[in-house]
Amino acid sequence: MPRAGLTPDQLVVVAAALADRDGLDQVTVSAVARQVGVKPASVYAHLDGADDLLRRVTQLALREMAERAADAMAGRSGRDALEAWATAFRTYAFAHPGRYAASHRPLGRQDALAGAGPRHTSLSVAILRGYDVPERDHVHAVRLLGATIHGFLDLEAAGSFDHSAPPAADSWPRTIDALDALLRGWPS
Amino acid sequence: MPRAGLTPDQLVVVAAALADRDGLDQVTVSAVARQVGVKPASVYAHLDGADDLLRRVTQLALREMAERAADAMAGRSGRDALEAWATAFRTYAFAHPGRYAASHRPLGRQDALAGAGPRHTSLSVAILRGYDVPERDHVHAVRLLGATIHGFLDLEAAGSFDHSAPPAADSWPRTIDALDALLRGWPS
DNA sequence: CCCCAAACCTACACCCTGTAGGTAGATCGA
DNA sequence: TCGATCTACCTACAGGGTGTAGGTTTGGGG
Repeated sequence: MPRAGLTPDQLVVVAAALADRDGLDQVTVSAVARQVGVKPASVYAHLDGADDLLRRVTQLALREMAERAADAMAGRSGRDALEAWATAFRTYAFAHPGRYAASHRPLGRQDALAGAGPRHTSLSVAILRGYDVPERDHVHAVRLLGATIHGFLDLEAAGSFDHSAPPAADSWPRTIDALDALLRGWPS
Repeated sequence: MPRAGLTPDQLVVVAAALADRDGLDQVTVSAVARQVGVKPASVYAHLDGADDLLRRVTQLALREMAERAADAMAGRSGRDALEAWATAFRTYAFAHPGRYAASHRPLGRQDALAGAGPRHTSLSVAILRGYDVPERDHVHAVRLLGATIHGFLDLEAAGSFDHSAPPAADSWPRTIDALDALLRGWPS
């Protein structure tokens, strides 16, 4: 019997691909084992079970999203930066629905602080540099941006916008417009 | 052996209570059966399995939320209506975290149109009556309101705001302020 | 009073999680 | 080159969830 030569990272990538293809709830130790041609028990030598597997997929997704947002925002400011940031998430959510869903899973304090969380915060703060939002309101503005974009993509993915016209995609630029207008005229 | 006298609705209420107490992922046919003192197989006589159970919990949550939002908004308009509407959801999300989580689950077209979905739409539209948002932008404004509130509550529940000061609760009125300002100066 | 439909049961097959303990392949020192 | 050892992967199993098939009890209507 040849050895598969598994590593935790490789298993996580397989799990992420599985999430995108079949849905996050199909990501199981058994499914990953099947995918790499190994018995489920073997996977436990590399990962601490199903929770660990999903946590790692969450961290992978957060890392990838921070990276793409940062790339998209490079050299932009103001509305351009806002749009690039938001659209990077939307593009990612469409291309990788399972990973995107995984990115919503709660993480423990340790994992959150050690992972890409802080990077996401600083990207959001960077957007505010193009607007006149007072320093003490930065947290609130960052939370508002995150809430609106996350909420939109989550509802869009859940199909909540599918039962009214026009298509959800038409509301996307309007949502960016609204956030831009809001940041320009931030209520003090 | 006495009969439990199960009904689908009763089982769904038990499932909803279980969701609030133990988390949505603990809502299983087996757990509900245990809760009402019956064998799992018996539950299948009243429900079409786990998916049906969860779908019904989703519908229950959506109905309850529409009802509470409507009650809270009665007799209010403008910013008052907006705040009452949003806060009704937040209060519900805190009081019934499992039900609230269930309310995010995607529904099929049939279920969505037959359930409380349309009622939620008309409540959101009612908020816009207090503002000068042109009719053709109503859909976009409704989607924006829904996205922001849903996103905020979802991130708050996931603990995404727990790792920065101040507490998430401090950002809540600021979020309402922002939405109010946005609707007042809606960008055309 | 009896009968029968519904309510609930047992038993089973199947899948996923996770542990215990065994086997085989790679690697390193002599 | 040959063993010793490490470890990657295995089999076997316990436990719990889903869902079906088919049996038994209960209680209300004729």
